[in-house]
Amino acid sequence: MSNPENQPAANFIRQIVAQDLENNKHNGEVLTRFPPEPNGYLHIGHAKSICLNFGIAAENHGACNLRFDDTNPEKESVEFMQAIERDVSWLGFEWKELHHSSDYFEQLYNYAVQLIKDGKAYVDSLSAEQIRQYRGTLTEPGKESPDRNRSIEENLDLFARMKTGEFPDGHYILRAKIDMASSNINMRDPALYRIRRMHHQRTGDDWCLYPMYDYTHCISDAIEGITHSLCTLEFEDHRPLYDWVLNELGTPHHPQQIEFARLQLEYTIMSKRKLNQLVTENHVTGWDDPRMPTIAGLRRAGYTAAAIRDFCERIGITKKDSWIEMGVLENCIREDLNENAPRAMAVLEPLRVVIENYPEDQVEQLEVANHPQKPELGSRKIPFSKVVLIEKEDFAETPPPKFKRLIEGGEVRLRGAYVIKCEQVIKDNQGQIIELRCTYDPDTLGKKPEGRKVKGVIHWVSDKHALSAEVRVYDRLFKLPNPDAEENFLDALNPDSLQILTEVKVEPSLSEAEPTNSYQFERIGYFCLDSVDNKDNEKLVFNRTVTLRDTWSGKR
RNA sequence: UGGGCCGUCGCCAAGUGGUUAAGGCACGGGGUUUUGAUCUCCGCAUACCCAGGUUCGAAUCCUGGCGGCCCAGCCA
Repeated sequence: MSNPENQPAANFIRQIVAQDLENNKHNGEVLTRFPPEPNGYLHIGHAKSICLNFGIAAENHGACNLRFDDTNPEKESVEFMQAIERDVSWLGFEWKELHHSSDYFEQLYNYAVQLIKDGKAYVDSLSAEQIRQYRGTLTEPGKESPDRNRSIEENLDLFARMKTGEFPDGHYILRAKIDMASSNINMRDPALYRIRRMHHQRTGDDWCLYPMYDYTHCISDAIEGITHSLCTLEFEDHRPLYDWVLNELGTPHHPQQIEFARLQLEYTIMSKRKLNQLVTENHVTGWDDPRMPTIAGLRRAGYTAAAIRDFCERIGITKKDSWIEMGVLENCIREDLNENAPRAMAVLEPLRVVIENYPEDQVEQLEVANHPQKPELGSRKIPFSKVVLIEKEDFAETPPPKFKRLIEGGEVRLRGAYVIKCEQVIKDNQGQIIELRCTYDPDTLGKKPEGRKVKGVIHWVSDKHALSAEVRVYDRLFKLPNPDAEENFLDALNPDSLQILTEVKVEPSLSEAEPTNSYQFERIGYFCLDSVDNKDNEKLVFNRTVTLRDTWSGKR
């Protein structure tokens, strides 16, 4: 996209990696991983992490693994795993190895046994409620559990029986023995294993004992030989625990966890729980609804992988909480599509124009370039005839200042065709404008009119040749920049986030459009043929990806 | 309030003791244009949260404030 020849911008993680490489810290290797929990679809925030992890690896001749962090089967599913693989691939990245935390359940268990033998973990019979009370508060130290000094033999025995399913859910947990007085609450004997009788999408009913994230993640990283474990800021306080587990276990690899700020985008939300709620409560049509900030939603809206990658590069990587304006994302797709999308003409809200001095049955096939700056994209023929359709808003009875479209008695250029003049306005009984009677200047095809200047250029389609289409005009899903700040984020939903236009007429060449193809509808914006609702090819359905930049409407 | 992290233009973001404090987005203005698009040119932080200090020299180092985010799941 922008400045492809430029060096990628410096950021603190690239610097750390470069330094490690210089010091030969991990034998000069870089192995990262992208570790989503398969409990939802990937969103633009994940794209930031994906681009970072795969990008850092690629820049340093390294590799990146995809790992499903599937330690809590309650919210996870195979559908989500498949969607995640599809989205990462679509973004243009190839993982070196595909893993699941669940692949390591056996090893994880054995490591836990080792921890117990070393006197570093114990089986606790305190209830969840009691554990909370014993944990202390932000300002007060916690109390040690009565079970904390259970003998190693007894811990071993109990832990083995936890595994074989001898105890009910929640009866015991395995805890790390660290420091109940630590100022870091994560170090106050954190839970390592809980008993939960849940069917796991991969291991079935093999286990009733599931490891916690903090225990699983560091070991999984170590097993895979990850060099740099990149995660978001909220895990900063977990790093001491990450390091504690690996140090106690003495694993052959000890990855370095580095935290960066997660993406916050205005006018949307990034919480998987809330995104899931939008889907299940039908506020949107699905995870791939074009208004969703998911990769699948953006893709269906017409965003390209290149534009999303460009966005991730532009926003940078820091440890600072920041809010990115929607305009940054929109600008990325505009830049891509301006460069690559062929142009076409579509009239969203048609107004009939009869050209009185044009021969009744004449049809001209006008040659029009597919891209004004790129002749290599070729051209197409557009039929012109006596009755054409223009955009309602391109005619004004009482024009605002600086209006340069069609007015009564005025002239305007029909893009790629002739200059026409409005002679008469026809209205119905209600006073609604239903038709314009115009004349055309036959001497203005491909040349400027003589003796006068015509400033305006408007798009059009030939009435009898045009194809009918449906256009879905999407707007931001939320009307507030930070829906999460609301008591109920649903209150911030934008009631006008989808407008369905059914009277749309498009030029006939669009009959060849394929699902996902993007076009610039001249003077309006970028649109793509919907990938879901065009299966049968019965009706053309276009999604608006983004408008064109518009310096006019802002001044009106 | 304990701990961790963060504070450079409206929004991002480079900068790591000596630079006129990069760049992008946004914004304002000129030019080109058969898209009010694109493209192009110009403008846009004497200033780096504040206050002291160290230094010939500080956004960068020190001290003290102020402001923001995260942590008390048997979620990740």
